Amino acid sequence: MLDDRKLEVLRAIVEDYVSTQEPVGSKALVERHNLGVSPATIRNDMAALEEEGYIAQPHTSAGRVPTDKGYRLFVDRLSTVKPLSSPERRAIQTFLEGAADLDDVVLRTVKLLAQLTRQVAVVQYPSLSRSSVRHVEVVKLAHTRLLLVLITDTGRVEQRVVELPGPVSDAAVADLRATLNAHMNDRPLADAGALILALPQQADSAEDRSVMTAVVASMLETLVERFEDRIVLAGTANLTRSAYDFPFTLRPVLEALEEQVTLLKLFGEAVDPSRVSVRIGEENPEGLTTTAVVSTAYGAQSRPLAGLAVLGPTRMDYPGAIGAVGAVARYVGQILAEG
Amino acid sequence: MLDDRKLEVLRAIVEDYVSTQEPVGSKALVERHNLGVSPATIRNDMAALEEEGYIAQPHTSAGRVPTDKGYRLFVDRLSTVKPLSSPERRAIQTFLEGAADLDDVVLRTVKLLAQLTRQVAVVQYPSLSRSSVRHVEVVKLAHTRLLLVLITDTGRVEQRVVELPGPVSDAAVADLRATLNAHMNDRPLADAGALILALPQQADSAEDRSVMTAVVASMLETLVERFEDRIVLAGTANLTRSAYDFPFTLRPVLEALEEQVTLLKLFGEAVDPSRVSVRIGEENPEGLTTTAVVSTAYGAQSRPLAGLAVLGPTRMDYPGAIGAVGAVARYVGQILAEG
DNA sequence: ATTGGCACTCTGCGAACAGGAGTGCCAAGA
DNA sequence: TCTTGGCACTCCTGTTCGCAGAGTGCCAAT
Repeated sequence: MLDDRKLEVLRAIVEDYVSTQEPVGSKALVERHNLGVSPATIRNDMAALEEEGYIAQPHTSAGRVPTDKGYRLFVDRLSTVKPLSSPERRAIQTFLEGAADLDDVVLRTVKLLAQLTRQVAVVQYPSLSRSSVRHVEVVKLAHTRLLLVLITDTGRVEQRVVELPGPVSDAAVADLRATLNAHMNDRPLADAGALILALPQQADSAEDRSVMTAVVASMLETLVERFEDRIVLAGTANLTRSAYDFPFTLRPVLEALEEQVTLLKLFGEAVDPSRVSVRIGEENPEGLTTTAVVSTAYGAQSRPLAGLAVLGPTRMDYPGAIGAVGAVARYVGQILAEG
Repeated sequence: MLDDRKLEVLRAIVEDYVSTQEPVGSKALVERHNLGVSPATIRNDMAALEEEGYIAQPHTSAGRVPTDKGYRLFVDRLSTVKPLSSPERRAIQTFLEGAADLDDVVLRTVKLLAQLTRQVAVVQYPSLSRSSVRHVEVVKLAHTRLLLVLITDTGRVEQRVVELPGPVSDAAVADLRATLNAHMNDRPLADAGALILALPQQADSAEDRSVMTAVVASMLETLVERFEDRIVLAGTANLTRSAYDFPFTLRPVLEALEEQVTLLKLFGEAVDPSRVSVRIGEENPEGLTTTAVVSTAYGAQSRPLAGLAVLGPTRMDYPGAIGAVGAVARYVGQILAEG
């Protein structure tokens, strides 16, 4: 049904449309790509492609525009990832290496992505539940108030003030701190709650201990849950570049970008750092159905840390975006592994 | 030059234009407000107002539109703050009181403001330098690595890992912790660096001590500096509502909203919680010259903590925005004072 | 299967035009 | 001196028309 030339035509249409942002006709197509056939032939091919739902015309006698299905085929079978230029690579590396700490790494990453792709970039903080514990600190602030500080192997530091139901002794706190560190080092944080509750209770201060461990366990869990979804955005101004059909399409996108819940869905499938996932149009959650999302995970292959994505109109430079997302994810993973 | 009726006319023009978003003419004006005179009279007044630069016509024989100068006069002399309805007040209070911690308070505040005013809301975290120290914790993570945790009276908790040039003893760390807490409690954080450096050196572990205090002091300072400017946004989607002249005006605004530096300027003058500042059009920093910013500080009168603002088109409901900004600032100040 | 030719359709643009809104000015009245 | 009705004028807005251009679909020829 779809011979090689038809696929070639589809590819040409996608490429031209992405670069010109205007419906592309048969004549322009043969001029810009040397397809070796006449416009009439191309027209036949285009009719077939339209029949199959890969392209559409905005109105009779305009050129053709790719459909979501067309982009999908293009991404899956007709395009090759566009590798970054080596100056670009160098720039990325030096830029990211200049980061002072985790906040800075994430901030630089998201700005970098937005600039490279000229789209909206979204980066998720390294997930707490997929990190493991490097150090736990328990500090007694007042008789019934503890400060809990958690440091992960990815460099995240989170803290929380804990109110206890009753007063505890200094000794009990010191004891708890020692036990926690002894048992939790290098354990994944996702298991933290269960792990703590299973800690052996000591006879001498059983009362204090049981209360404290219960409270601490629950706080750890809410901590992980609350900060699981930290997300940073950059490049929203780029949305105005594909602006000719705004503001009707812009509004829901801006709304979606403010909803943590929606943003988190962007990373839903992207759990494999070696694969870049592309979601196009209707494949996206509500509010983002006119956009395309190119996402992946970063971190070690065996232990992905979080997601990272680029969001733009479906009329997007997919090979470029996929290349940029992949490269940036690799570099960030590397930096975090070192730091 | 400007008698009472002319001022009244200006006020009517501003109000009508804000609600209809269309240039307002003399006839419509006498119909909607009972001014007790004929359209012709109003026309004379309008001519005078235009002469003085308070209003302008987009083109001959369209209605009039307020200029920046007109809005300025309106805000300064012609409007009274629109107090929130008592259900609104109750809603604000219960909503903010439900907040779990500082992050939550700030997040809820910004969303609330955006929703109340239907504009973009901007809230700054309580400034570290204007807060004072409630507790400092120093934890030894490794031989040459300390964790520094800072808790302020506004509930902010910040931390930082410090690399030391050489190893220190447990005793020296404990000693440092005790001294810091003894000397810094309730002192403003802005003075922290200087204060630490001025701490008396003890003879027994002079070596350790001098190194550590120097490092800790510098870390504290960078900590304060780095987090001074934490800012949260909400309601960017509201920008699309004033969309008829987009995307040309939208672009620079979105760009400005991503620049911390620009955002911080919004709070430049707003250091007095009892006053709400309004900046209109050209009075704003670059990129925001087509917008109006209504801002104030929150916190106690004697000790403002940070800024809070609403940003929208100059064609904005100023009385409503001023009322909302003032009320929200009051409630947030209250909540933080309690917590 | 490919191609050139051709008629057809639709958009985009500019001109021409009518309707309407709003103004400025003026002369008369309070 | 202030207010008012009347009136001519300007300019926007929407509509219609015609035309050029782009692009298509179909068909007959290769």
